[in-house]
Amino acid sequence: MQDKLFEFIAKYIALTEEEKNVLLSLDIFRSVKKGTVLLEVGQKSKDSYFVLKGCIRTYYIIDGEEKTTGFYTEMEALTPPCVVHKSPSEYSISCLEDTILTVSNLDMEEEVNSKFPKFEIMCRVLSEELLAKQRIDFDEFKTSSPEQRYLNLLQKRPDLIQRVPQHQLASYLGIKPQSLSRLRARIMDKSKE
Amino acid sequence: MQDKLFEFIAKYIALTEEEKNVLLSLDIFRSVKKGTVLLEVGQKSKDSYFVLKGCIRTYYIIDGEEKTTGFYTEMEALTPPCVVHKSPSEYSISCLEDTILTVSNLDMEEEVNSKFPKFEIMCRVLSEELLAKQRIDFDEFKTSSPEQRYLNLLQKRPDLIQRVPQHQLASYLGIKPQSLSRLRARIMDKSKE
DNA sequence: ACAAAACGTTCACTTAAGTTAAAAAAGGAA
DNA sequence: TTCCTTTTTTAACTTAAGTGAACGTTTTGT
Repeated sequence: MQDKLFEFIAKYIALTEEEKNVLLSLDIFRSVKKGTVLLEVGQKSKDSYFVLKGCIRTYYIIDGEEKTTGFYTEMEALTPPCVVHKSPSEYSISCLEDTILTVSNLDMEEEVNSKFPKFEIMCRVLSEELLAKQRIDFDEFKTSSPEQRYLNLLQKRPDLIQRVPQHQLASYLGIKPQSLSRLRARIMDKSKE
Repeated sequence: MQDKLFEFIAKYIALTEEEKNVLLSLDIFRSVKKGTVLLEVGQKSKDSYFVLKGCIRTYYIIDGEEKTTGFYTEMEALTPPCVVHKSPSEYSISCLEDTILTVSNLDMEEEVNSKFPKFEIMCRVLSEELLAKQRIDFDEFKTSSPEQRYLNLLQKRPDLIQRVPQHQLASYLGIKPQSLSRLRARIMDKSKE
């Protein structure tokens, strides 16, 4: 499972065995049960996550309702905004499935970054990539209808539609569960004709 | 005007006079007329922008229609996704007003970053901040209605509503110009009662 | 295994956005 | 200024999402 992390890092920088050992010595691997809450609204936290296996989701509580806005699955990284802004979290994070992930602390990261400039570079490149990717996602969201967004998701992340409850998918698509249900029925009808 | 750039940088790192001079020697300041197209759909580019005065916008052409997805004003930075992905641009960028900005090249940035590790750190921190901010923006967009989004914009960026044409604001809010017009009338009615 | 809770779908109804078209208003060029 | 173009608003109509409620199904905890 550790190899998955190194495989990910290898896309950005080359690590020596020694450097790998430094990382391993930090003891960042965690195995968490489905339903575990990793971060709660209002909490302060310095932890970032990298999912090795399973799925975690970010969600807000608005008018007493959960609004899921993000899913992170295999080989995806998440640094919550509250870590960057050093402020109480606006959302919660919980595990949708039994999940294996790394949990790394901000202080720990800064130490590694200053010790190994390579890491600093990797972090910059990674954030730039994520920023660009998220920009495109946001733009696609803005310029399309709920139905197009669903069809788009079906193309890009078909796994999500299988592994995620419909009502969570709905808020991820910016609509109500009933609308998603109706929209799916509508698509079925169309493809039948 | 150069001081505005240094003022921005000072929020992240401390620059010596010598370092400032290195930056100035790169000749990155540009003054561009309203309407100028900085980047065209399909083009490859390595340029990033930092707006000192004025406003630029990013827009897609979908079914022959312009869809504006972003506005960048004073003290805001933009690195187009195409620069990060080294691929043809999916959107165009043009100047909404006469604008003064810096234009910096990717190669130039990498050279500065490797020469001054400080810059590397600034770039990392800046991308992380922008990523977190954009994440929050995206989540707010997903979890609110067009009307709420408009009212939200009125709070957060009242200047945009003044300086930007309505039909461009509409696509920025994910709706049609007619809907924005109607929505505004609706809000007026409500506040009159 | 059972009861309770959560989930997904359907329905009728309401509300708001999309569409098409036309008119009014604003802006720019000669 | 006048003319032309672009932008904004208004209106009537269509389509789809929001809402509240019911109902069957699945999941969960005991």
